[in-house]
Amino acid sequence: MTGQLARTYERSRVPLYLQVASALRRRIEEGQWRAGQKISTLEELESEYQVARVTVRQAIDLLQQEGLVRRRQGKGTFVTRAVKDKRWLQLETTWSSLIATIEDNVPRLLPVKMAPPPPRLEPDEGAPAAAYEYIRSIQSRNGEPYALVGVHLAKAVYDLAPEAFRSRAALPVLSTLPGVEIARAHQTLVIGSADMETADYLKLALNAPTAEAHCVVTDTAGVAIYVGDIIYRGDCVKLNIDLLTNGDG
Amino acid sequence: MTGQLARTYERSRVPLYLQVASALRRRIEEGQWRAGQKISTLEELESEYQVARVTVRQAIDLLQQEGLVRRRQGKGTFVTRAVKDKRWLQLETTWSSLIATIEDNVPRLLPVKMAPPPPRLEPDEGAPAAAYEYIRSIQSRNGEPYALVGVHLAKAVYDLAPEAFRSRAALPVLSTLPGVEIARAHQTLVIGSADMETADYLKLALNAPTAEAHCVVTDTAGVAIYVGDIIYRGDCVKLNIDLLTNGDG
DNA sequence: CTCAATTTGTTCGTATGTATG
DNA sequence: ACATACATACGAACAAATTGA
Repeated sequence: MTGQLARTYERSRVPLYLQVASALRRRIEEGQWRAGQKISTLEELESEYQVARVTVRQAIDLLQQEGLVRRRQGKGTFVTRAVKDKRWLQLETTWSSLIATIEDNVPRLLPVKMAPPPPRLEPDEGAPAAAYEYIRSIQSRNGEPYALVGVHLAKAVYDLAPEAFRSRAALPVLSTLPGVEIARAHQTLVIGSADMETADYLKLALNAPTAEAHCVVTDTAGVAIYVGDIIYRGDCVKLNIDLLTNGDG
Repeated sequence: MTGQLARTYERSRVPLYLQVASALRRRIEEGQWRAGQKISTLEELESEYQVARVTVRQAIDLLQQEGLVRRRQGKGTFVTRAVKDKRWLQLETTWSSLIATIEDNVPRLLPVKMAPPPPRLEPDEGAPAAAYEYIRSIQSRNGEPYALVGVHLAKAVYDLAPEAFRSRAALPVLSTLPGVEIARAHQTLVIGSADMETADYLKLALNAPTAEAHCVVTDTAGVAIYVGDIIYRGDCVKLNIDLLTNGDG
């Protein structure tokens, strides 16, 4: 344990064989070894990662359990299948496309047990409304949960169509509600990690990476009528950003 | 090991006390417990995470080593210092703001040892140029590296100003180069994890979360003259997205 | 067919780390 | 603090399958 991995290992303390497994998995996902191809031999991997033979084997064991590789005595270890792209969840960056994507979502409502937390509002994000209604829900696709949603809706707005807000995604409802004038919609996104509750709902490991979206919609009076905090599984989100089209810098 | 955590624990295989430590660290970073405040008692944490007392202590040991908390026998465990907000790296979503931010960056060039990988180009991202020049570099701030950059520049474009491309960030150079007409600039962003090389350069733990940006610039002929893959530390990036301003959905 | 080289499979002993009650 | 059980990691040696000379 004195190789290149030693320092990184000390930084993370995660079991070595798991680290090696992730590194190998990544190399397969990246296409360095494609389906049907033979990966490096145990000996090569030993010396490359500077770990014991058994440790490499333990790592490859995991990949084999995942069905990613197949070992053949005397021949080598082979990639069995290409890894499918799991980044199917397109996070939208414009209002209309966002609305369009979540238009037909049917969230599963979660009971709000405790007193709901007050909406997280930065000074520049708008003035808080007098009162908020708090809704929590889970978004799923093909039965697989992918996002945990906590939404604060200005009470006045919520009362305009409570049933709609409880059965559909909030933003599409908001955008079509007569009498509600939206002035600004803003979103910030950071990378986070799953706490225990999130891990439980999204079927993730504790501390698995997540994408945390914070979305604020203000009306023409500058009041934040919608404050949403959405935690996505990190392994399935993808962001498309058009920086420039048809113009010049 | 039969509590609420049992399943999540099995999902990750990372040592329990590390998972608990990360969870606690997160709660401090989030401001649930602020500097000087007392965190939950061992008993509370035991039952909350459903782990043995010693395991919680082991987790808190780590935080104490990091200087994040201080234990006092008979009194409790206290947060010693506030955690600084590390989300200072604003990932830009428009061409002009992007250029402006990285305008003055001075990248540290990395030697390109191996034959450079061909640029990753999806069919819809543009036609590949005849030849590319490959440049790798590290972006730092206050001496702290935060991004690992691999850029493919069309040879014809690179040859227009090789010194500039080797001493400054590529995009600002590109945007001011006479004779180069930019038609489209597009970026995708996914959450990834640090491989060994990345971890080494960015001083991260192996498999620590990262933000992987893939940026393609095409000229008016539809040729991809710039293909950049940028890996950011996941813990310091933040994305600001204006979904809507001053209009209606 | 045999032989050697290659490559994965198996086992042992030891040390240390993790987690429980 | 202790006793216990199991997981992780090492190095080394040997076994078994595959291949090509």
